[in-house]
Amino acid sequence: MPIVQIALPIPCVRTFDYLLPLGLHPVAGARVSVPWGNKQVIGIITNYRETSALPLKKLKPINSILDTTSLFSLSLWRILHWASDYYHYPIGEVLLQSLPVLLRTGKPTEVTVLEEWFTTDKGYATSLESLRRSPKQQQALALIKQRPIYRHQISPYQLTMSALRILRTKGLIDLRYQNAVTKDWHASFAVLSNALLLNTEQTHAIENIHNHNTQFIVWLLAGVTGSGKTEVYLGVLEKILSKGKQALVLVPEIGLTPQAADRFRKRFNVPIDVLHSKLNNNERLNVWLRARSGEVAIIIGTRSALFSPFKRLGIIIIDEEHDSSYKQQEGWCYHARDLAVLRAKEENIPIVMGSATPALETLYNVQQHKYRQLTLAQRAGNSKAASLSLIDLRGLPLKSGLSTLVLKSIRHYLQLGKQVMLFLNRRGYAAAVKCHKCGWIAACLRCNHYYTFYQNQNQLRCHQCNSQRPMVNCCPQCSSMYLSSIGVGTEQLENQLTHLFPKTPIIRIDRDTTSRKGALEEYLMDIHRGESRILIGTQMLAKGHHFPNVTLVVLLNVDSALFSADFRSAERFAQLYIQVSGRAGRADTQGEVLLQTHYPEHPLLKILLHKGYSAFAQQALSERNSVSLPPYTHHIIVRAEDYDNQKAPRFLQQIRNWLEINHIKDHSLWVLGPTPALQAKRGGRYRWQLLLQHPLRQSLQQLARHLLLLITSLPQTRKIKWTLDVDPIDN
DNA sequence: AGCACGCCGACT
DNA sequence: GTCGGCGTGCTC
Repeated sequence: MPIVQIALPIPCVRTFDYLLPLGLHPVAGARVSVPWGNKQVIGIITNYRETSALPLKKLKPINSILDTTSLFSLSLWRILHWASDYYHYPIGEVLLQSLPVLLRTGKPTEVTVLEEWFTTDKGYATSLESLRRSPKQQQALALIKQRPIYRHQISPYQLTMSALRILRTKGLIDLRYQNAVTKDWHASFAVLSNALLLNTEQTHAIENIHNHNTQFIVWLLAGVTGSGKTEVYLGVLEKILSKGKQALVLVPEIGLTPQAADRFRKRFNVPIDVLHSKLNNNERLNVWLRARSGEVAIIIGTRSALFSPFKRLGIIIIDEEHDSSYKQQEGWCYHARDLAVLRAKEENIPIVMGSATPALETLYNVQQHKYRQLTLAQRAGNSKAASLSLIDLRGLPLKSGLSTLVLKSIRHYLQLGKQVMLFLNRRGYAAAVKCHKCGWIAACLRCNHYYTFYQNQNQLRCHQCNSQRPMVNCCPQCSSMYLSSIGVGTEQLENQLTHLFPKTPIIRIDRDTTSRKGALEEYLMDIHRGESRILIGTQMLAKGHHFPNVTLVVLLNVDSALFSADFRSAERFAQLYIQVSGRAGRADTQGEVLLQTHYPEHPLLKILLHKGYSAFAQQALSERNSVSLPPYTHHIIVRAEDYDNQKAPRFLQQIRNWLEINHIKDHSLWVLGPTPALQAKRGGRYRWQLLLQHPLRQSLQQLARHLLLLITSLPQTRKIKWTLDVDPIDN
């Protein structure tokens, strides 16, 4: 009797054997519906064989096979199996998590009938001006007049069904259904707008990549801010698309995907889909299907877009490759950048990783000759690099965290009609509230985390669990009314600047002011129009935005980044600094960057400022080497959470004891912990971790496999929540 | 992960 | 006497 092995989405590494009823044709990679306990679940066929290790009468027959072909290309199949092994995550979970939710729940993959909205004759005859009172409809009609749009494009274009319905009842647009005949975009491929004039570095980069078009090579495109990396991407894409091959563009989790897509759409007349967290399940499935049929030419998406089933993938581009959002932080802790390299290898295609501030791991791989570096050192146009100065805060009086020197500069640039940008990595009014008399500090009991004070709402908020409560009037410990705040946040900065520059429009961009949908986009538009003159923001403001009129950039609290428990914080600070200083003085004027610090002599700060990022990176790498930190060694973290602050550390201690008994001879193994996690308490759970470090990846992997067996056999495991993080990025 | 089974305390 | 607490073990 034939047996099929099925991977099921349960936290169990094994696969399960089922009987194959006559007349069913198994294909590895197809979905099946199988009985599981007393219900039905969807699984994936991984294998087909004649015998089972279990007695036949213990096996149940599968219910049905949902697909006639595999849902996974050979390369994806191999990558996902590799990832399951490398990240020590169950194969069933990996396979199913890589699929759109609707496929996970059993929806058929038959290409659905496409809903297409198009403009009627009456619609063409109607002027947009006549819809001036209903902007949503106006926007929709304007778009659909240019080209018909499909259902899955509605939300990426920020249209609403209600607007479309009204336009339809007005007879201006209509809906038609099409059987999805795969449209051949290749035949009509055209470049719509001319490339900007390329400099020699850009041309050189494009040619290099182009000359090795059909083989696996990892390119690091190290381009200083403003050097025109996107132009290189476009140049490379043109050659790939003209051969009829598809492209995958990965971007970090920023609300900027539409803007990126626009730039690509303006250049090429090919179908381009975006894939990000705001899409609904139907839209996701549609993009998946269009990738598989070859109907879409380019997919621009975040982390999980990596698993799109391209029919003929020609290239992978990873923008801002150093960005930490490529690493999944929970459950299956994969790194999309690393898996993308693997995918390119399996597909035998080039992969281009772009960044102004490459990750140290990536630079290390260049040193090891695994990756090839292309450098764009020139800034496009004539823009000059910003000038920078450190402001030594020692002994200086501060107004809400601002030194008088900074205030003077702000005034100067405002008078010149420029925009000014201030970075402060802390939202809210004040970092904490304390009692001046007895020293009590307001803290969230759930998280053991200081409350941030919000003056505008007169509230205390916990940034870890998002809980909030009214501000207290007096100290609950000593009843003193003398409460004072510690640490300046963006809200306070805004208040202070409003007070100091009453006639200057100020805009604040952080998670609090941009939580409303579309708010960030509105604010960015506002900044571009030049209406706001002082821009205050957290890192959010730094990510990928270009503001040509910003001439002064101020980093207000540099010190918190220099003295952190995380060995990666200096790298992150350097990346932020380069990113924001690149924003200053884009166009014709030279920009200025000011950094406030109490430690102007800090060696990494000095090398970064005087010699630039790549010197900083070399220095940081050699420091990592001398103290045996990644990328010279490898890390795996076992994380555990409990509710009583006892079980998790005890569980980890047990693992440590086991390691000490069983791996005592391995002197290269370094075990640290159990230690409380960086966020020691979250949502009522105490979080602990155990760090394993080893110079040999192979040995560490072998050890992790043994560890997994131990963990699954320990009885305490059930009482806690645990995860294994391979190559963690936050220690 | 779910979901059963099973063995102990506080209730009508 | 039972209802339900969650500790343990299995799911092909």
